[in-house]
Amino acid sequence: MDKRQQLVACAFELFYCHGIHAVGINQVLQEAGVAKKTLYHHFSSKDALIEAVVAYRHQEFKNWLISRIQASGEGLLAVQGVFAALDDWFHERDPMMRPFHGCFFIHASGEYANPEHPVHQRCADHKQSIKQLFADILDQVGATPEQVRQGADTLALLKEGAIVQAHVCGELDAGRQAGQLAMTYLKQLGVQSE
Amino acid sequence: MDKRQQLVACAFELFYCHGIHAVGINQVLQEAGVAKKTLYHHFSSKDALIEAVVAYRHQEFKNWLISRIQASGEGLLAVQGVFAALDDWFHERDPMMRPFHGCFFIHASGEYANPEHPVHQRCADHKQSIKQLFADILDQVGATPEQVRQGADTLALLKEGAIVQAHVCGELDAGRQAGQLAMTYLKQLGVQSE
DNA sequence: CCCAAAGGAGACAGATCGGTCTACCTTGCT
DNA sequence: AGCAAGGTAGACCGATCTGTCTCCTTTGGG
Repeated sequence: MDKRQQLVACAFELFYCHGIHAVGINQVLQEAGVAKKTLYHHFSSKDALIEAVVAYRHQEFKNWLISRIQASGEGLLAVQGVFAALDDWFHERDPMMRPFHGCFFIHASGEYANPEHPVHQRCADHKQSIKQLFADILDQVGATPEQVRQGADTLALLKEGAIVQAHVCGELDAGRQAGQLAMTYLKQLGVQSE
Repeated sequence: MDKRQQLVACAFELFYCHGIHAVGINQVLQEAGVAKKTLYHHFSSKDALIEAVVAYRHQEFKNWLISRIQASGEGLLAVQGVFAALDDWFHERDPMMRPFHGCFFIHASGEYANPEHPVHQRCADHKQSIKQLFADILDQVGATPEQVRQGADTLALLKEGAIVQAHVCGELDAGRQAGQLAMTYLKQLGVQSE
């Protein structure tokens, strides 16, 4: 078994549930069943572990969303697929993404509020990367560059809003709500659905 | 000068910039220029201070938004006023709300991800309270109860999305974007302007 | 005038933090 | 067989954390 991967996955679980600063190294070690020396063999410091955790979650989340998009059909069905995926995430219906405690990157950006901090920047990179997925979808259905730009911005905004509403207020149906808003918006923007 | 208020205001600044768990009591004391005994005279523990900080920011933010709403005119102009206020907040143009580092309650909910934690619940209460302001606006322009419910939910979602986009990704124009989405949505919902 | 309340400065305790270290064990390659 | 790499268990270090404590000063009402 890969101890490094084990450490990262376990650290993510704890950071995600309790926050990054609230979780100590020893807690991670105990939960992962790994010796301290092993951790410091793979990572130079706690900060290095944190960066690895952010990168790990980025890949995990992005891959999950891509697979959900690909499973949802052609054209604007992909957009509906995105928000259906959010809906499953919030309701913890997708075993790949359990449990739901909000967006790890929003939380991390809160703990590293300075935009110049490396962790904050990685979080921004993640959001940008997800927004690019939205742009790709819109591009693929023949939207103009301007429609792609505005549409991706809007879908991203709706997604973030839904995540916050679901986590902070417990409004688990925010995913469906955002999905309806998204479809209405795209129709009004003039993007052709198939 | 009221030492208690001074402590709370100063703790908020630090918590808002660096996160709650990352800021120690001694840091708050030094910044506020207050002795440790004074802090523990007013608060039984750090947790009690945190709760006071959350309550303080709730009042501050709510009062600010109400004043901005009242200054923006009648009817749906109030909705435009809300998103203009967000726009000013993000761009740090309103001296009352400087600096901008995202939403304190979203950050706090991230550090206390368990929805049953008192801090998390206070954050949910805050969001609910702000949503009620939206509902009041819609009610005042003669929207039906169903329109009020859906409309307030949607405005809240757009607001949260804009805050996250502005803070995490640095998209400071997300407030204006969300405002345009809001006006389009309300028109499409059938809420009469004026 | 007097005394209690509020505050200042800071030592102190006990716990926990991140990080280093020693000593020993397993594994796989040559 | 032998040896290096990666791992375990946990003592240990200095720093920092929350919270308590003592001693002293200021202040304001009766």
